[in-house]
Amino acid sequence: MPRHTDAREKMVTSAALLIREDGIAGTGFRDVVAHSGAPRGSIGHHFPGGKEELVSDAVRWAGAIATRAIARAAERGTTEDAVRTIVAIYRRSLTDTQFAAGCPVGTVAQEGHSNPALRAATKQVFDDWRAILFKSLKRDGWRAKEARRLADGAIAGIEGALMMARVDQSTTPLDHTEQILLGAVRRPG
Amino acid sequence: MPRHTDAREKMVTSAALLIREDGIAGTGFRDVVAHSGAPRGSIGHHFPGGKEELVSDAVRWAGAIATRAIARAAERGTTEDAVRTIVAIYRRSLTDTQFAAGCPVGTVAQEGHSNPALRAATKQVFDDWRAILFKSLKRDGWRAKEARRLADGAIAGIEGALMMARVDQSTTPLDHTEQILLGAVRRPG
DNA sequence: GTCTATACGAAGATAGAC
DNA sequence: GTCTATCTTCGTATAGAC
Repeated sequence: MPRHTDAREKMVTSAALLIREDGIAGTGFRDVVAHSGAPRGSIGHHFPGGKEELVSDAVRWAGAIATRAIARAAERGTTEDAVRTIVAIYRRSLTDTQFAAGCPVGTVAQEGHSNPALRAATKQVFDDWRAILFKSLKRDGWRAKEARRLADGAIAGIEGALMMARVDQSTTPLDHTEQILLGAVRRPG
Repeated sequence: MPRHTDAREKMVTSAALLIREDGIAGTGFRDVVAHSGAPRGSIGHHFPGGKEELVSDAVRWAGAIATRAIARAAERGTTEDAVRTIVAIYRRSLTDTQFAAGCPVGTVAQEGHSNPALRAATKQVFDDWRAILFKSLKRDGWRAKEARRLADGAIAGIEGALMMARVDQSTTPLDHTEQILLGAVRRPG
């Protein structure tokens, strides 16, 4: 079972951390090995699918962490709480890295959109997020059609705001977008 | 005046078209020369600053086109019209390319954020868009604070929706985000 | 100004020793 | 499993002929 080695897991998490800062092309196997402390010679062994396999797993790993946090927030509160949770996660990663780190999922979504395997991995994560927000919005009283719109708009807004925040080297675009989104998802009626 | 050669301009526009699909790393000088039909030997001559200069100019060129379109729409109508105009531009580029083409500015914003020159070029474009939307929102009756929020939220939403649309291979995320944004910028009171 | 040829480095993939 | 060495490809940058 080469799928659950320690070295392999370390490489996947390192890849996710590096990709959210430097992108796919900017993150070589060299960097991943150096960052993870994993043995150099085991790359081909653990990732027979090459870089595509490494990046896919990194997206799924990072996406799953965010998915769990959003789901937990949505279960305990309203959609506003879920939005606040997502934004807080990414605001934190921005400030922790002097605005170098964006969302690894969004990064791969853009840079890897022409690769079917990578596109599938990112789509799965976005679908998970959409499903959680949709369910939460319905519970808040929104109709299905409007809930679908708001879920897409919220994810799009946060991903786009992250992009702007890195360019501005400031959390302001993210803060502004959060305020707009909180106003939009507030319980209807 | 090596700044306004025909060959140079062709290379800049080709670079913008290629980058919006394949990103910075995915767009080599080879591709730009092949796509533009420009003479191979003139790269170093026209772009002494290398790829950084080519990409910066591509961002500015593509950004300026969008800026003009947005400004014109905002002058003639409300902010809703401006939003509709931006979204229409990018929806068109998605469908024209089978969802291969995103926004070249957003692509460089993500992939080139660690390069000061590229970050400056993208920031300039985003600042232009923000300024136009801010002015338009003020004219629609919004207070300055709210206008600033909405301008950031609109740009973030559209850029993020473009990313999602490419992953989904569908304009739906963009359509949904547009509807949310149109509701948000609607004249207050 | 334009071109060809090439230098130089970095990347991913691979083969074979231990 | 791990490692080293190498192959091949591809990128940018540059030098020098026309």
